[in-house]
Amino acid sequence: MPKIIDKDQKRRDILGAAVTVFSRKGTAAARIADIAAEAGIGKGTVYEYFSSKEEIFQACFGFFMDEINAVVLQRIYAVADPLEKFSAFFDAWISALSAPVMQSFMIMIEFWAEGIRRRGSDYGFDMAGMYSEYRLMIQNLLDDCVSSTAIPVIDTHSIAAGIIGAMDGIMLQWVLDPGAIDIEKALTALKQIVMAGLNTR
Amino acid sequence: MPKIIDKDQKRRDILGAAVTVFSRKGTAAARIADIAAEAGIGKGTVYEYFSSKEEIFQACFGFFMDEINAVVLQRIYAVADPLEKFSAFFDAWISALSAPVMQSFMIMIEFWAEGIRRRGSDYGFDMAGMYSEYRLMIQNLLDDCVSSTAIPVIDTHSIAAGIIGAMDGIMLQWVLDPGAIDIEKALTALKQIVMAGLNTR
DNA sequence: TATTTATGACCGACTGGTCGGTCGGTAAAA
DNA sequence: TTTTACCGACCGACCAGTCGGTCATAAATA
Repeated sequence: MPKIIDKDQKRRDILGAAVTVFSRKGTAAARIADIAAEAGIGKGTVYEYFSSKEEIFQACFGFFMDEINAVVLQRIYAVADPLEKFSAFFDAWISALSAPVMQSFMIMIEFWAEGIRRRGSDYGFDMAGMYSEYRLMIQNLLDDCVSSTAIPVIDTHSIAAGIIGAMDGIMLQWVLDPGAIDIEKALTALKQIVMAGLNTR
Repeated sequence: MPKIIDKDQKRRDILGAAVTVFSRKGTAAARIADIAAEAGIGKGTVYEYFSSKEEIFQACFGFFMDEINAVVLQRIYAVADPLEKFSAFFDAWISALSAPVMQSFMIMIEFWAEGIRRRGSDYGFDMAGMYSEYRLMIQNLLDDCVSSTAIPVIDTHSIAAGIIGAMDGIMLQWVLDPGAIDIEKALTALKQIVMAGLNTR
């Protein structure tokens, strides 16, 4: 086995393994030895790159979010028209469902749990902040649609929370019982409702 | 300290304490000693009523769901008209937000995590089944509305998943950052969208 | 080039602390 | 006196994190 030179790449490899293991077994039940095995390295080596399980978990947040954003958010930047941008947003999520990173969607539940448990305190990752940013992005998109069409003024902040919530909640039901939910159909129905609301005049 | 005679009541007391502790610290970090302290009894006594932490956790599911249903579902049975029933459903949830049981909403995250982790296998509680029932209830409500009005035929199963998902997702954002979400406003906005859709003709 | 030395990536046996579950005992009630 | 609700000291399995050591590669030396 040749030695690795690229420390950053190795760090990412470990984080990728950690996301997989945390997603599969949950943060508490995940063993450092599991992460090491998943990454194909020894347990001691994990501690050459991270100082604690906690640090690994916190780093997973940024790593996972970056991966999600890479397959979702980037697609909507190319579009200019607000309504089309909105449409692209849903399409991006729908087509991202088959991306490898979605196999680890369950780690979101761990982030929710830890994010809530430590809300308010300074902490290695900021779930509340991430959701705030996400809501704001959707809200701005909604505001753009409202001002560029004859849509009556609506509570765009609440609607933004509802849209994000619906996507989270639908995906939650999907991972809970993949056979009972046609995820593509469900997200498409959500898209149609929102788009229909935005096309009202 | 007089001895207690009502074993069922004591069991419920312990479960109530367990829900509180599981919700506050998470399943893994919750200690049996914490639950005992919360219930005001000794650790050994807990094992007179339950044989393991796992059994307590599984029993919490039914206990918590019964409490939620007591403050939510019962209110809509009194209403007959489909549209009004739907309205009552949202109102019931909104007014249930201040119920004591909602203080422990975070235990839902534990149920989601364990429910997903053990999906498919026989297990002490059935998250997927509960969501299926819940979706079916909403779907029937939607179907009633569709057939009793001039609403065009819609994908009521997907819509039902979306409504439940939106409520879960909005409440998740709320517990994650209570200051950023006006939960009553957000649920009211969701209600208005759904009701507006059902009043289309 | 061949050989020795230095570096640091890599590893897993070990340790110290933690906690689910047990069990022998106390005392209230019957 | 018997029964049983109640209890917390105790035990052993488990695991995060440590540490002494190995070995592939690079640098220095001959």
